[in-house]
Amino acid sequence: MVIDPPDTKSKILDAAEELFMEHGFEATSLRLITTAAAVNLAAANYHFGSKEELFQAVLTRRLDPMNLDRMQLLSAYEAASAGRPLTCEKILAAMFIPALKLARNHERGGKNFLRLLGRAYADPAPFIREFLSTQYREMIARFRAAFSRALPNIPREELSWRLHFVMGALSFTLAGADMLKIVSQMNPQEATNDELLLKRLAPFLAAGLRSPSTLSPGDEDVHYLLQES
Amino acid sequence: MVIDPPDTKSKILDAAEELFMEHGFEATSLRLITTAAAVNLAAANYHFGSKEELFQAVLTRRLDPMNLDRMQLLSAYEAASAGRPLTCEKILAAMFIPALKLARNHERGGKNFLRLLGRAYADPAPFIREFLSTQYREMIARFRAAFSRALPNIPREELSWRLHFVMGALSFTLAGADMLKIVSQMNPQEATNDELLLKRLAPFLAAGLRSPSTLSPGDEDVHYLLQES
DNA sequence: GCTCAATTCAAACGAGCGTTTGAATTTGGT
DNA sequence: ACCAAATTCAAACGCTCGTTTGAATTGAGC
Repeated sequence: MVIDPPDTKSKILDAAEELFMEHGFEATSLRLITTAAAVNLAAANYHFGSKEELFQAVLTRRLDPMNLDRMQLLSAYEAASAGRPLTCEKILAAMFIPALKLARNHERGGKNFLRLLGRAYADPAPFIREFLSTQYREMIARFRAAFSRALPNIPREELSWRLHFVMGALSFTLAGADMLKIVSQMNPQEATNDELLLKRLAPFLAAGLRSPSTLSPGDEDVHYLLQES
Repeated sequence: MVIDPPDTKSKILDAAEELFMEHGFEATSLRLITTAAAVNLAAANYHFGSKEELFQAVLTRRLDPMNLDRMQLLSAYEAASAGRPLTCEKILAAMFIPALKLARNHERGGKNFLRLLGRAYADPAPFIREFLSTQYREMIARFRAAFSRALPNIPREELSWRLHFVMGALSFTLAGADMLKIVSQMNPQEATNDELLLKRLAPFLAAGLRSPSTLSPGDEDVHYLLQES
């Protein structure tokens, strides 16, 4: 079996993924990308149209399969549960395992891509925000419904917030390995172990998700956060 | 009482804060900033030296007082507790209240600044990462010690992770108001209410912080996250 | 082996960037 | 009123950017 040489399009995508991840969208030039990919500068615009479309192509290439994986895994868990609601841990596993597969299985760029994705969440560029919004809408809806069944006592509005916190902690964690240097003098071997990282994150988030709603009806004005002394 | 007109330096800082927040560091030009501030282009380099130093000045102006507030508030809580360890909620309050004060009290740019800060956490530029690292080191150390006393049963390594998750969820939440559009069709009036947002985030995080350590000694290989079906 | 479409290539375009310069102007101390 | 320092200003410098152009090269179908 011979492996045919990667075509120009793939070479550009691979180089762009790595460089976007390292420097961000604005700070990465097409000249840097095409030089790293060893292709002509004009090839980027020829194959992708523009820098923005190239960036979206980089995201789509891995994001679409990952979110499909997540929804299929969630469906599999639900089918196996015989109608009983899933545990939060199980739902979180359906979110995390496809991300881990992406981080470990892809021969090149897998882990880098998760960092790129996490950073894209915080990017203010409108075309990035709109792109992610449409890419994620369906998956988020499926998982919100699953969490809603798992946590029937949490009001749906509060559940939306908690799902937002989950997505935030997950993407921030995947994106911000460097942040660990700020928070702690972490064991560097452990800091780069994404599997162990998510094993610590999932129970943390599950406990938060299950915590009793502090703003349930008739309890509107608990002020424990802002009370003084 | 007359209010003297803002000097050039302040005008640049104000305009830079707003524009950096809206477009990010790379996508904001000095020409945009100085035009918005109605000052000469060269004034930015004259007063701040370079674009990077201007960005750091924008962050420092509000970050230093906020982190000082946080540490003083934590000290006040500890002094009032008569030696007993603080609750997680109390420690989180010491982190969140100064951020809320910043979001509400500053006549202009307060809320914008928190979004700018949250985005800076995810920025890959080395000069931003080093700057934040030194700005936060002392405050993080103080709060880690407080959490360590509040949660004596959590191994210190796991506590470092959980503190990382807390910082991540907080900064992501403050930065990503737009992200709510992805996660849910949120009540827009509520989505912009930072106080209510943090009232929901703090209990969520406190529950996660208190959850029993899943990787305590002798329990090294719980595989519930990655187990199949 | 010719054809025609797809692709690659070197070169250039116009624009915007951060920064520097040196003169003009303002400011504050004496 | 004068001088020296601080500040503002218009203009330019050198560079990099994303994109376009039009010719050269490739490769599959007939």
